[in-house]
Amino acid sequence: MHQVLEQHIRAKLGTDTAGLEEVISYFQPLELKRNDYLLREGELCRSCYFIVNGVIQVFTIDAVGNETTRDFILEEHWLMEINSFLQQVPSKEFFRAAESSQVLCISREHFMDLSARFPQFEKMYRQILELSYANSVYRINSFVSMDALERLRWMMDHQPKLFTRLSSKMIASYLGISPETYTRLKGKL
Amino acid sequence: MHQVLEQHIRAKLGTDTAGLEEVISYFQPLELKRNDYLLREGELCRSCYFIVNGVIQVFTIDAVGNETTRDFILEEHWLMEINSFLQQVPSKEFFRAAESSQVLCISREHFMDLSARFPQFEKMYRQILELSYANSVYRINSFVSMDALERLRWMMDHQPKLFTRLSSKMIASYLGISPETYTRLKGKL
DNA sequence: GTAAAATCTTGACATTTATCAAGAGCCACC
DNA sequence: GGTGGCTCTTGATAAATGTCAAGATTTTAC
Repeated sequence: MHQVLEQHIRAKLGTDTAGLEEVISYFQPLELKRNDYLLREGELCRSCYFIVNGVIQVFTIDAVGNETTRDFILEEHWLMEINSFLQQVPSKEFFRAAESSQVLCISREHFMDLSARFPQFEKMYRQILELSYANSVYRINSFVSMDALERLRWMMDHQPKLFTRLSSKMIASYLGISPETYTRLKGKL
Repeated sequence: MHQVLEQHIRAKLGTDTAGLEEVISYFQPLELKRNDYLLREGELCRSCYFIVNGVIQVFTIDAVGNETTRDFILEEHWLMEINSFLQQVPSKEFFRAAESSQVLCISREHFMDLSARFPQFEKMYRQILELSYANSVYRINSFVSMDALERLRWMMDHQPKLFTRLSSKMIASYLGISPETYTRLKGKL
């Protein structure tokens, strides 16, 4: 697992990777089965996660029990509940494996320590934030302005991999529609 | 104007503000009248903006001409079209003054240079990203899971200032609903 | 391998929201 | 201080989406 992370970091940072061995040594491997949770609403997000393989569903549950998916995090991507992680306030989100997944996790304490000690690690963190923020902006703009069918087409254009790996129910919850509406939209494509 | 920025940066970074004078010197003041544009769709976002006072509307226009507002940026907040700024690809968003506004702007080149030379400036940039990302996460979660009335209540709880400064039309475009629906929802509060 | 459980689909109907149209109020500009 | 153009509201209607229920299909668990 750690090799995948090393490759990933080298690809992001290029040649200047002093301290990479130490950085990587702080990441603990986790094996998740489908439906295992990494984080639940109300808990503190105490770790930052790197997905080696698998998919993690990031979702909330509202007052009447409906699940809404903010994002699916695929392999070679990073995951945290930013507000809970930074402020150490209770998480509003759940993180759950949508497939059996391998994950590397680093504690908040080690993460902060590495950020302070290795400028390259901080730079990588900044790149993760930039990417996550840019993706969020896309998601807001597409979601707010489009109707359900347009959102489905947007997802097919931008995230086609998800359709082969996730249940219809999960895709519907990502699109913000009921499973029934999703079934009907598929007929209109 | 520059004093406001200086105060803002000191509040964010604390005592370690070596180079602050030089950092601030790269910011150019801009005076905007209502409906002046800072950025239009298709242009490159060549600057990062700090709002000294006023409100900037961040919005997109879809194929049939509907405006959808992603965010309103108030005084003492930062603004950029992250994807266009970082990748130098055409912006998908418009930035337009919703009131007459005072803005400080720094070019991408100076911004990158300061980030590389002053760790504290990079740290502040990272904080801006963290905050922007965290806000986006909230917006996605609230928007995808809530109906229009719930979104209105959410906005009243989290952004009450906006109601006193913006037209109904703009608030409707932030909520992702038509002005008519917004009028009707107000009657249900 | 089979039973139980979950998911997916389809239909009927209810609710939410958009669209179109018209009139009232408000503001900007000359 | 009009006048023309916005914005805001209200009503009527249409379109989109949700909810509930039932049956078909697939997956899971033993």
